[in-house]
Amino acid sequence: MNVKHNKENVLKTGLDLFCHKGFNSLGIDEICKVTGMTKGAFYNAFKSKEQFLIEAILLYAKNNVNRIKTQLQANKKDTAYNRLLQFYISMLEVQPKVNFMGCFINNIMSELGATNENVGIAATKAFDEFIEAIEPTVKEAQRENEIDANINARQITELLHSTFYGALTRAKSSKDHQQSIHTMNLLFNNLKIKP
Amino acid sequence: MNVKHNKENVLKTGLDLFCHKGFNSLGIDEICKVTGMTKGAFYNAFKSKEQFLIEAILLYAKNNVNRIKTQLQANKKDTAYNRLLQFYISMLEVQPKVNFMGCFINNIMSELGATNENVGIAATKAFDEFIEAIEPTVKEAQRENEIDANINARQITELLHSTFYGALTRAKSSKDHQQSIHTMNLLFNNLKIKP
DNA sequence: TTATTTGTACAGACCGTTCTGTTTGAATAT
DNA sequence: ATATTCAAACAGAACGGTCTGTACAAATAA
Repeated sequence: MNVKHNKENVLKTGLDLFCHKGFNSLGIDEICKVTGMTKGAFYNAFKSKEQFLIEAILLYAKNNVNRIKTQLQANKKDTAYNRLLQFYISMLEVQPKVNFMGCFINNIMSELGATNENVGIAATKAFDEFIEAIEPTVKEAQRENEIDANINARQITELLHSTFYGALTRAKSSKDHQQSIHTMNLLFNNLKIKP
Repeated sequence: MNVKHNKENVLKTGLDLFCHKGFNSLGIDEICKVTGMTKGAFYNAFKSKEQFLIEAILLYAKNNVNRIKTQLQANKKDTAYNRLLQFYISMLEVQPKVNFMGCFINNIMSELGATNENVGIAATKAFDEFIEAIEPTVKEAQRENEIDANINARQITELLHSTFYGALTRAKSSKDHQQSIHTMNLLFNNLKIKP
């Protein structure tokens, strides 16, 4: 009996699997098994495994850009600087609960960024979207005089996010997110204008 | 006809292949082909592909700890701060020439750190050794009053190296090392004590 | 001789993809 | 209203290839 499949739901499930296992360690068979699809259905809906990955990247980017904006706009009673700090710390704090899967974009950049051009482009675009979603709050912190307004906001955001990715990768391997939290705190402390 | 193989040379070649292709994308057949080994010889010398990887990690760690110490001790006429900065910038500048392969330890942490315990431990150990090799020069920069001596030197080193890894991964995917160089420069600038 | 190392064929699991044929439901014709 | 057509979606076996790891005989070393 044929089953009607919701492409977005399938993508969501596949994305979750990719997040935890990476690209090469996840087979189409497993995607099909978990989603309840057959290979016929899978290859009718997606051109290839690579294309499936790219669509998963787009979905991940969209979802997280929204999440980032929402989270950074919440707690408006707090300063922009504190919201930014809390934003990064909370993502590190959740790692033990998600088996240190890290950030999908960082994982994919590392695994395929240099060897697969299409994937590299998609992942870089997602990264840029994150930067653009975070940057306004950095600007806000500059207006609130907690971060030096003489430094380009985008460059500061690049620094924050790159450090976050490096710290994430370190946490992943050492299964220790506390060190990474210290690292992010130290960076934020250093960026803060001393009264 | 049997060929006597030098284990260290084989490891060195395999390490180079791992650096460019990662773990899952590199097969034993290719290692054998490039080194001139046969499978029998390979599995006589190494227990498994995983064990081969771990030995490669140990070799990489050893070689690079030495390289780091040498490089950071060179140009003693320059300040410790400048030597540190130049150390990181030079590793970023070389990326286009090595197909943005990044740092083997960072790559392995990202690909296998969370899912393979033995590999995670080995990679974390290598990371720690790098930190320990760099830290003395950070301390030196503190003594030379270019970096705030009130901050724990090891934590500063963790920050430097995590940011470097994040920036490396970003460069890998975007094939743009200039942005990563800006990021490292910004971090160093921020850590520098203003006169 | 005996122990160790190497070469090669092979096992067997798994990979992404393609194949043929079936089911389905909506559009069209009667 | 009912019958026919048709394209899209699905099922799942099968394909060619790759993977790590093993078996075992031949070659070499002791």
